[in-house]
Amino acid sequence: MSRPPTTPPTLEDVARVAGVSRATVSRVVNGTRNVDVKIQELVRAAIDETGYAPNRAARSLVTKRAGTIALVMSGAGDPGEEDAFAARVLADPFFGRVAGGVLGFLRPRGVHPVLMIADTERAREDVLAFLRQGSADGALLVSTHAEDPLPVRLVESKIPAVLFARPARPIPISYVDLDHQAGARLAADRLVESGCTQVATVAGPLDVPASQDRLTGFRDAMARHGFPYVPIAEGGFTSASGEAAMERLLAEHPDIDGVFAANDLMAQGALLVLQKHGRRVPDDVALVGFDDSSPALVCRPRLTTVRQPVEDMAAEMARLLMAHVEEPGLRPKSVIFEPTLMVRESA
Amino acid sequence: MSRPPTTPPTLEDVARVAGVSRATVSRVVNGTRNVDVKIQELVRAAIDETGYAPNRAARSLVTKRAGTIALVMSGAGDPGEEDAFAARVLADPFFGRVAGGVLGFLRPRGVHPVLMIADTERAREDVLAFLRQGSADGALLVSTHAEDPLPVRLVESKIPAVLFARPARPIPISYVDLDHQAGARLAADRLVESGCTQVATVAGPLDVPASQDRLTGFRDAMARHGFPYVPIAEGGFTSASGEAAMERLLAEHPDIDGVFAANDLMAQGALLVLQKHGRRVPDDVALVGFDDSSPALVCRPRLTTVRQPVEDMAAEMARLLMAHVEEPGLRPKSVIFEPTLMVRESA
DNA sequence: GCTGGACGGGAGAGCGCTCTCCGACGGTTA
DNA sequence: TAACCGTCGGAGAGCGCTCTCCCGTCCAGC
Repeated sequence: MSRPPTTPPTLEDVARVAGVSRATVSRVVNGTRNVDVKIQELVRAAIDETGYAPNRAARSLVTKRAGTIALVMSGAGDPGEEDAFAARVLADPFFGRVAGGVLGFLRPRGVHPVLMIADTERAREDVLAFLRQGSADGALLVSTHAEDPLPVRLVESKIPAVLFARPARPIPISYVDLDHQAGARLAADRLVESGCTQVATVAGPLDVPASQDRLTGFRDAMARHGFPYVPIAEGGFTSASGEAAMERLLAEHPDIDGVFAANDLMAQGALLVLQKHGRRVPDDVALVGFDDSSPALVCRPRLTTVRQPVEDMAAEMARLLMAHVEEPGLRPKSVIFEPTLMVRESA
Repeated sequence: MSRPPTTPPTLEDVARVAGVSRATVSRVVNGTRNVDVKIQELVRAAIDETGYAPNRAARSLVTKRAGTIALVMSGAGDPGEEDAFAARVLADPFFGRVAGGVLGFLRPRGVHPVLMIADTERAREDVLAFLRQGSADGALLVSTHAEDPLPVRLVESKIPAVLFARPARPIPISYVDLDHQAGARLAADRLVESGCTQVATVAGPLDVPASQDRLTGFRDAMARHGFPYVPIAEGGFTSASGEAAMERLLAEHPDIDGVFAANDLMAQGALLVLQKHGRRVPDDVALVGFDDSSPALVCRPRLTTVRQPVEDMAAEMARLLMAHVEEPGLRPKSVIFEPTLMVRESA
């Protein structure tokens, strides 16, 4: 209107149209201090007329807040296969649930997540640089590997960060996690209740604390039920690895009548193999998964599984991070969620 | 070192340490113009010493480039269920593939995607504001619904944007798409080759152009093969909707011996129903899916399906967007990808 | 009538960077 | 030797915003 739209309108433009100073427009926009109602209306009209939107870079420059956070999926890519890690991790329904939970919390607050993958040293440097540059106010970190160096580096750089899952080594950083042992116990109880006496487990990668906890919890619970020996086969949290693990288990222990898989994807793979070998689930073999993700519902029979409230956990992660961003001195805090058993047809 | 780390080092700090001017440091950092090699070394040493990282907000303010783009998943949420849309769309493996493809292109270029969901009018406003603010240089838009108002609004606001899939109404905007009709033809050919004579299809939501094209292409091809009538049941691209559609099809046409499902998720649902009704796949009924996403491999039998090179398409989307960002006057361009048939066990 | 304080608006500095312009310097040409 | 030119560093403006001061106005209180 007042000027050709070669360049977007600025505070200055709005101020000129409204006949007030830049400062006043800023006060109206940000709702700080009292501004006369008449002038407020004047300013708002000018904003509408000009189509003004505050420039974020300029604002960030002075407030030192980006209004964005980094959502980092971290892990080791198979060397040589650059994008394979990204593809794998993004395709996992788990990622979608995390993103959904994070977004649910962040959106109403006008904070936006930047998606980053840290699968190589180079990529980790990028993430760190991004945060140090102030492009994001903090990081939400989901690591798939135990020996991820990123958490330590973030702490060293004093960058606000929250992890999904307890770090392998204790470091002063906030995280949310699940009581994995309690979850595994739920699975064990269910299997024993169903009358299983020859129970095995498909474990997750044993360098991941969560996998260790699920295994420990499961073994302990089974031992308490009078089954001190539980055969295990290690998988990699993928459907294919679950198949392979189940094949091994079946070859060595053909009399198995109950299986606990450390996640649903592996349970799905195990189910396929059991059915291929003519075992009826749950009649011949009872099967319990972990996570309660979409595959659990798509399987036939549908999976009895330990529910991990991923969305809630992700939202809590975001909440913690924003608290750290707002109050830099805040000490690390961890929040542990309780799993529940979702009973369906497989056990 | 030279100052307590209360505030991150700036260009000024580096310049002081190196004993040169701010401009020179900037030139070294950005590699513009010639700078004496000795001075370059001096500056680099100073950068290392101070741990300097350029402040992105300040840079953006002057260059008018954010170095980020918005990755927008757009569609209509079921009213009342705020986060349901986000959860659904993010859980779809399709989203992961898009994100992976986009990231693959963007990462080497130092551009970061901001994840946004546009499921309500409010959310669309946020996306628009975000882009107008200059927080992102452009948008990559994946719409799940045909009547999405966002593309038009983006064009009106002259914001660089690229769509995944052709818009319902022709508007001057770049997009990538698949030759859906050709893909459906591939499926029809396969079904007929397999000896099917009673073929039905589980279509996608018919307000989506891609669904329409797949249906049209399939019908045309079947007609050419001498089967002018093809029963259809409409689904919603989810596994559950595929189940329901298959049930309907089976009730009305119990003699079906071939099914084309417009995506793998629905094919997965259809497979479940077929098996429940005692139909062997592929012996009694041949089944072809569409997408070649992870469910296709997890099914037993594994799905014969039309492969959509989503990752490549997403990368191309990113490439197009960056071109538009770099050259604002560029006219809209569309890139159409060719599907291929992945033959597995289901047909 | 004068003072003090609450209120509301303006002026202006400065956030950290890029980039244009200018000037110094050394080497070539007439 | 003077005029010219190319190379390279510095000075300084200014991107669009926030926020601290400061100042004018109005009214309660003595």
